[in-house]
Amino acid sequence: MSNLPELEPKSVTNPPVATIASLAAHVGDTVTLRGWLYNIRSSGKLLFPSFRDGTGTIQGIVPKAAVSEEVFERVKSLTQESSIIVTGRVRADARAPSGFELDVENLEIVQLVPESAPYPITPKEHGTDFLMEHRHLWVRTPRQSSILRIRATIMRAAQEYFDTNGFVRTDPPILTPAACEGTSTLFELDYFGDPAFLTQSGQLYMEATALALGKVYSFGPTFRAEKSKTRRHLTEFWMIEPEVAFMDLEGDMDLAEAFLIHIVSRVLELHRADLNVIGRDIAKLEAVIAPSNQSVILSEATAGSESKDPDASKPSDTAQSLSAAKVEGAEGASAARSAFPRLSYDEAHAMLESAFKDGKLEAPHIYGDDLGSPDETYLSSQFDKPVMIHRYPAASKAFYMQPDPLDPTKALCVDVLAPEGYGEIIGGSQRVDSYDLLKARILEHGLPLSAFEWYLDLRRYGSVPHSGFGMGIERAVAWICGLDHVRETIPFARTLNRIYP
RNA sequence: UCCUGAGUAGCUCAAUGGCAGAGCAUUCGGCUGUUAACCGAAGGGUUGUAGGUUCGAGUCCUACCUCAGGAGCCA
Repeated sequence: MSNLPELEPKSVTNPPVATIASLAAHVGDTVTLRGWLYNIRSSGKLLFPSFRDGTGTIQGIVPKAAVSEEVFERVKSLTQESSIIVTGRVRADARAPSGFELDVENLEIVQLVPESAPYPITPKEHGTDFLMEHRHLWVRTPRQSSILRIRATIMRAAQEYFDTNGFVRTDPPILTPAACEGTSTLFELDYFGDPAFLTQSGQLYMEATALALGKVYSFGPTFRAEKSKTRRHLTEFWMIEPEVAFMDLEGDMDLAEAFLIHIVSRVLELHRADLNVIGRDIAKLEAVIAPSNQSVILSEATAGSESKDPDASKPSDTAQSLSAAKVEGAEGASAARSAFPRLSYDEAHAMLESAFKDGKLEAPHIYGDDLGSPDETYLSSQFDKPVMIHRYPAASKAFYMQPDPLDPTKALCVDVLAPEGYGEIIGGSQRVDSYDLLKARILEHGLPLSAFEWYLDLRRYGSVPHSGFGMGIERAVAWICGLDHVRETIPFARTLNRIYP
């Protein structure tokens, strides 16, 4: 803005003496904070301005008798979200919301929000449409800031897990010549006269780099143009996708489990305060990483269905021969093993059948169909850890998934459903490694062979069994933070009806 | 794409077919421990848009627009 006041040079060049998050270590000290006015209350000759600086909030106190008339009037004139530089002494005080209070000695206004056009987001309630329209300001509120801090840790922990376990990050292109899976609706754009698309998954490219480097992962934005309008969908979202050569489906599941445990552990380690700000039930997250003998199976149906089809969860012959690779792929898994429940599709179907009979589901699950959202919600609500559903009917799954050698009508795939009804956060599979089968699958799905010649090359030259998965960051953040909508998990959500701001 | 619901003050919401209302925000006044402070006063409206029914429409009818969350699909 053009009406910014001149700053004292020292204010610009001196770093803040303290951040609000670090004030516990500065009790008794006089410090300088740089930030914004969050809210102000007054009681006659006493002012209670609350400041925020991005790391937290603290209540200041300004008795009229304690400061100059000029400073008192300046603080009194402050409007919500005016930017300030404030100096004062830190004092522990049980009456303050955070337990600490700042005895204000001096305050400089950097920019005063005009009274004629006050800050639109008040400390009172607002509707989601209004808040999304003001997302650029909404991110300033303590709750939204806490969510974004946790998101950053989840992203860092996810990369950290792969970086410290021998994976090489190889990011696939975002502009692609054709649909990766041939199923989703993609955003189309003009590429110098030719059609091109924004990527919906880097997986096919990750298979190429996995066969070059062994263990790889990618991390970046993906795009889906489907007209999905639910609390679980964004049109632009971030996905992290590992891919490992010589790893089978069982190894893939071990990897996903160790990966999730690492992420949840990091959040619990670093973000107790933020989780409290957003009101998350921390015990639910602790249950996820608790040792398996403390895992609670909430449903009788599970115990019953596990004995029905013992073969379904047995590793295939291929898997057994690859057991060394499986351990290699999921290093660290055994150290932090919490044993997420694993159900075959058949076992899950049995659970859904009995749930429907007991009136816990409105619609019956039809054997052979993919799981619907209500089905997933029911299944995940039966466990206090993420649940893995594996070996779905091949007909309902993508063309590149390896058939189960014990039952070729099933695909060697896995969906990980987050607890508390948060739905699918991970989808993975062992990939078809036979040239002939892959070619047949591409043709069966009506996909243009020419676009997949490079992908078929991966089976012509040194094909090996390999597996991987993709985790949607925003769904993981929504689950870990206990949010009811993914739009709060990303700084600027892109949804079916919103591309502003 | 389908189903359901909602659009009234800057914000959150009221208003049997019969005078357009409240709280918060803003402005003014009061208060030396406030906790989304409180108390008093003031300003603030083309009821999403276009038609229709009616003596009279925020309210009923039709179409459209915008948004929401559910299905499908997915992470």
